[in-house]
Amino acid sequence: MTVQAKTRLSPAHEAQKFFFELGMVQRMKTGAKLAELGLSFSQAHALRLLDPDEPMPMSALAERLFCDASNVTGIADRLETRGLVRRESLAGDRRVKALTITPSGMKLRRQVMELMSQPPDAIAALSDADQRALRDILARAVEHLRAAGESEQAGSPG
Amino acid sequence: MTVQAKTRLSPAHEAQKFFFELGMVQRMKTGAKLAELGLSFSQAHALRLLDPDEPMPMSALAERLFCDASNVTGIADRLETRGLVRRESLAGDRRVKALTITPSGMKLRRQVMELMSQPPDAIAALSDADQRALRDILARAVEHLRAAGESEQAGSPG
DNA sequence: CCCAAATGCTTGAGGCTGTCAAATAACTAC
DNA sequence: GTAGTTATTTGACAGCCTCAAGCATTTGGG
Repeated sequence: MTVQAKTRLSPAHEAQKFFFELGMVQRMKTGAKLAELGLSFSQAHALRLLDPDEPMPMSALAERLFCDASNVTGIADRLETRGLVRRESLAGDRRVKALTITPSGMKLRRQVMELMSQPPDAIAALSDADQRALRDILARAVEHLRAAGESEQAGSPG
Repeated sequence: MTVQAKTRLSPAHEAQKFFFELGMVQRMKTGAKLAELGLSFSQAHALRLLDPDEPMPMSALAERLFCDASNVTGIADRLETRGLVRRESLAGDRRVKALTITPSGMKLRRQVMELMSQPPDAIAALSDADQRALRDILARAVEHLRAAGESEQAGSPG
C-alpha cells in the first residue's frame, strides 16, 4: 500500500517510455523533411556516414548501417543514380568498391546534417538547465554503450 | 575566441546527437528480439496500441501509427492470419472494422510490452539520480510535445 | 605456378513497410 | 432516393531488408 500506486513504473522504465515517444515523433518529422529532399531515412543516414575526405568501402558502410552488404548495393545504386555518390574500385584491391561523395552529394549532405542534427522542438523548448542536464546524462549513457560494445568485442559476448 | 572550441555544439544539439545514437541502437536490439517473436516493428507497435478491453477501428489505429489507412489493412492481415487479432464489424456502423485481440494475441502482446518497455542497458546502467533526472526532463519534453500537438489541432496549423 | 579457400560486391527471390489512386460498401443528408 | 461522404480494400509501385547463390579478385598451400 505505498503511495505510488498510480505510477508503478521505475524511473528507467518511465524514461524509456518518454524516450520512445519522443523518438517516434522525431522520426516522423525528420522523415517528412528528408522526403522533401527526395531521400529516405536510410539514404540520408548513409550520406551522413560518408566522410567527404575519405572514400568508404561498401562493406564498411554496411557495418555502420547495421545491415547486410547486399542492402548497401541498392542504397548505393539509388544514390549513384542521382549523382550524389560514385563507386571507385580501390587501387590495392579491385574487389572492394569505395563510395565517394560527389560535389552535388556534398551539397545535399550538408542539408541532411543540418536537418538531422537539429534537436526536436520538444527538446529545444526545455530550459537551458534541462538541456545541459539532458546532454550530460545522455553522454554518460552513450559512454555505457561504448563500454558495453568494447567488452563485447573482446571478452565474453554473453 | 571562447574556451569551448572543442565542443562548438549547443547542449540541445549534443543531446540530440546522443539521443539519436541511443535510439538507433535500441531500435536494432528490440528489432532483433521482436524478430524472434516473429513480429516486425510495426506489427509489434500495432499490437501494443490495441487496448485488450476496447476494439479499435482500423482508421484509429492508422492515426496512432502515423500511417495511411491502406497500410493498416496489410498489418491487420498479417496479425489476423496468425490469429493474434480479429476484425469485427461495428454494430452501429458496418463500414468500420474494429480490431480485437484474441487470447493468443494477448499472450504475445504481454511479451511485446515487457520487451519494448524495458529500458536499454545504457539507461539501466545510469545512477538512480540520473535515471530520475532523465525521466523528469523527458517528461517535461513530452509535455511540450503534447502542448504543441494541441495548439496545432486548434489554432493556426503553421 | 595452380588450384582451393576466402573476401567483396552483386543478383534474384521473397517478405515487410509505406504511398497513392481507384474501387467498393455503407452511411448521411438533402 | 440520389448524391456525397466515409471506412476499408485493392493494385501498382518503390524502398528496405534478409538470405542464398553467383562472380570477380585476392590469398595461401602444395
